[in-house]
Amino acid sequence: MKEQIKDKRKAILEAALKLFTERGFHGTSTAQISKEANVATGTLFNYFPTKEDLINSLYFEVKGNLSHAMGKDLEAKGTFQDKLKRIWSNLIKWGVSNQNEFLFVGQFCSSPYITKFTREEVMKEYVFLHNLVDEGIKTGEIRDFPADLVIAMFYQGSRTIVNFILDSDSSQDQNKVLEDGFQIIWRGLAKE
Amino acid sequence: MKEQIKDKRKAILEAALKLFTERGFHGTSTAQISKEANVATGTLFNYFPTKEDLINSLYFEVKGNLSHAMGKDLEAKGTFQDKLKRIWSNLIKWGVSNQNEFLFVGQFCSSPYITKFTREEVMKEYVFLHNLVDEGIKTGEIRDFPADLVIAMFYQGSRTIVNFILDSDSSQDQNKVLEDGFQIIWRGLAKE
DNA sequence: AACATCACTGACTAATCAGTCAATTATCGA
DNA sequence: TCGATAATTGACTGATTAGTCAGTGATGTT
Repeated sequence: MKEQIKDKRKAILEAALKLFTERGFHGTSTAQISKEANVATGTLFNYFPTKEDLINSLYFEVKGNLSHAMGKDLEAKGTFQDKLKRIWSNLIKWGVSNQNEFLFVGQFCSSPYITKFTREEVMKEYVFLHNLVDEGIKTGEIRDFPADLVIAMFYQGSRTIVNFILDSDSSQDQNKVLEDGFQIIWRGLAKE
Repeated sequence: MKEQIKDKRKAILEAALKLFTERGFHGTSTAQISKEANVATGTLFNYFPTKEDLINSLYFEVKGNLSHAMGKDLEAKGTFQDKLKRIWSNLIKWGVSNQNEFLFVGQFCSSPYITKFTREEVMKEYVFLHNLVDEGIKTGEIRDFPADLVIAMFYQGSRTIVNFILDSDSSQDQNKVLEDGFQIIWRGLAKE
């Protein structure tokens, strides 16, 4: 028979993602993950020497997806506001259509797993956002706040919008909420 | 000997709060909590029939503290902006000086423990904020956004500021950050 | 002092945990 | 086709888990 590509590792990560968002890190046993992934318990430990290792691997993987999605379609042309809006939109659309990943990041970041160091380290991965904000402050398009503060408000603002959408009845217009949210953040940050 | 007031229940809740923020919910065993509280394991289960019960009790207790702190010094006089600023300031100062409670709420809210229903239920507890925002929208002082969205952005914005302060070197001026944050949110929400 | 009440104790249990490893199976070059 | 290597398996282990319960000791009332 034609073998499906052997990707037990991926299956394990996917199972873990699903169960972690449903039951938390410690609430999910390695046995449950293995079962969900249709894999023996031993196989899990071939790929990830410890459970903690699995959690961290998953986190870095998901963060990679997130920061990749964030920078999509960020061509050079367009006003500063356009570019910021593009990132805003990218973040929110990624969160809405990758619900488990989105929730997992939130869970991980407010859990004791993550140290201040790790959090800062990962923030540095958001190159697009960092560069753009620095530029915006330099050119005076963003008012004179600490860059870190601007980034935090922007990033957490987009998370708030995703959560808002996920909690809403699906009847709500997601695009309207995305726009409203950006209006709030943009007017809050922009000069004028 | 003069007996200290017997308050094993309180001791248990305090121990749980400390350990939960250090090690997470599932990462903390009932045995560890009992030990930290200088209490027998059986005693814990006298007060809280299950571990989950303990977690929920702690959550409601802490939430009570938070919403009480939020409404402090909210006398009738003062402009609309003053009142909103008062709440903003109350939230942030509570978070900064009650770090464990603050982190616990964050952890709980992004954990699978909390259901959408519970989250909405608890949001309704924020009477002050709800009333004020409704009023501000009615009088036109806040632009025409859905009230829930305004509340979410405001509340999460204040959390972002607390996290920012907690992660900063203590050299940073906390009041400056609190002010900057309010500027961002206020300009984002206010008409004109 | 005698009794009743009840918060409290901690040894105990059945279940479950992360992680191991000897045995089995799949893969692939020659 | 054969042998070597690597991937996979699941029964197993010692440690730990949430929760139990028979018993102890402190308290208050008469």
